[in-house]
Amino acid sequence: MKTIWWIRRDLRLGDNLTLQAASREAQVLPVFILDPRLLTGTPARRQAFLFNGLQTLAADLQMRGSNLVIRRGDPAKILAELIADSGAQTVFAEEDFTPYAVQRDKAIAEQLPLTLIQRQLVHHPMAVLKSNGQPYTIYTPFSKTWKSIMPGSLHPTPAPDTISTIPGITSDPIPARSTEQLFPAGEAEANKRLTSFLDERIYDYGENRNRLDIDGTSALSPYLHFGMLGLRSAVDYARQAISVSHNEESRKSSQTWLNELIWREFYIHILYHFPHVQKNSFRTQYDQIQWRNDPDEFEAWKQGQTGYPVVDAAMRQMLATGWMHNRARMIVASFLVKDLLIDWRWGEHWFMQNLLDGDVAANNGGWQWTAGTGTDAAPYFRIFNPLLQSKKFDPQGVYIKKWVPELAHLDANIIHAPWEKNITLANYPEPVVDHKFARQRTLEAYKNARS
DNA sequence: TGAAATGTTGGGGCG
DNA sequence: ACGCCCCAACATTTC
Repeated sequence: MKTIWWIRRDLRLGDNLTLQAASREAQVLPVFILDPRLLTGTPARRQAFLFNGLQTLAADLQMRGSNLVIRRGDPAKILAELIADSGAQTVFAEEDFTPYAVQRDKAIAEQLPLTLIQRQLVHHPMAVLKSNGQPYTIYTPFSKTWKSIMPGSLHPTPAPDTISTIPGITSDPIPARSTEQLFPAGEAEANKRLTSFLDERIYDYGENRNRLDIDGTSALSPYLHFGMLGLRSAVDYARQAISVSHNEESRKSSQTWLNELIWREFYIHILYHFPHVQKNSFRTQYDQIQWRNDPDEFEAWKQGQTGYPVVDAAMRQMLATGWMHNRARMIVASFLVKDLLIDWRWGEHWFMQNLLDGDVAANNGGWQWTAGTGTDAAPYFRIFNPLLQSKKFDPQGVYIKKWVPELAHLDANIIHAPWEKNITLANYPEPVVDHKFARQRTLEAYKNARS
């Protein structure tokens, strides 16, 4: 018996039922296909993270007597070739739920013996439905049902000791790319970070996760996106943390982290059930908003030159590291959409071009949430005040000073809004817009769209 | 997982 | 002692 393990977004050996299924009583050929249709939309930085992840996966496989085969091209064509060359009878793959993946796999399954295994999520999108058979569109009832049907244990399995491989299949080289300083790729690194987070920080997550000046989040998103860490493992550990918590606060913190993982799954389900959100507002009336879309203001936002210190700090953090704190994502997204009145899709695209974790579902869900165009109760009038957010979540200006060095010499009572104290700086811009004015303008634009 | 506008209450300064 | 004003603190409504 010979099988192919088609790796897509499960770059790991542990907690991998697809690999287990493929290698059960079989010689298995691990394959990753560089699909030009996906790669052209993937910026160099995220490609590098992926390639480095493939490099470590190849090494992990080699240690177990196996080897990774890389091929570039159309998946259907390459799989057909590999089946012919190797004599494999079946292709196993972890099911993926983006519109592109669903369509691709459906077409391939019509021609080739493809078996999809649902282990990316805790629940398949078709398994969490309302009593009328329709998908949930509001997070809280979704999460209630999601939790109530969660199995007692998710049984994450360790990586197999050995993997028997089909010999003699040639591989393209893995494209070499420089390594991210702050986010080294790979399963071992992901597990190391998870362990460190579970050791202590998870128990203060509820309070610290919103703080821009504290490493309170897990920062696991790039690893979760590529499956270097399985979401199911993360959920299982979250549940363990909840059960071993000794006080109410640490229990609530662990639950909050679990809820964040459920948000991730929620948005994957939403995109699966409502693929139109990829191009349009979930709430169609908001497709009528008259965006200003000023190109100069968009450029200032992208480069972290808006004159709002907390916004600029966040945008520069992303440029410098390929990652942005989640609270900061909400602040800059609100600023782009509600203060500059620029189409949320522009921001969504810039995030996809710059984030290592750039994930169609989570990113789209987050942007539509902020824009108030999305699924959950995110009313159009929920407009962040960047100064209040800044003072609340970075009280001493530590985050600002780190990413906007021009302001590093300013006191905490000045740094959030230097212009209010009539401080002008030679190398830092004046605010691109007045928040109070912009707020009114946006309320008006949204009101017009609804009428 | 919002913030501004508006309303209410109560303490303190002061005539 | 009392009424008036101011305003902070908190609550509610509105966008």
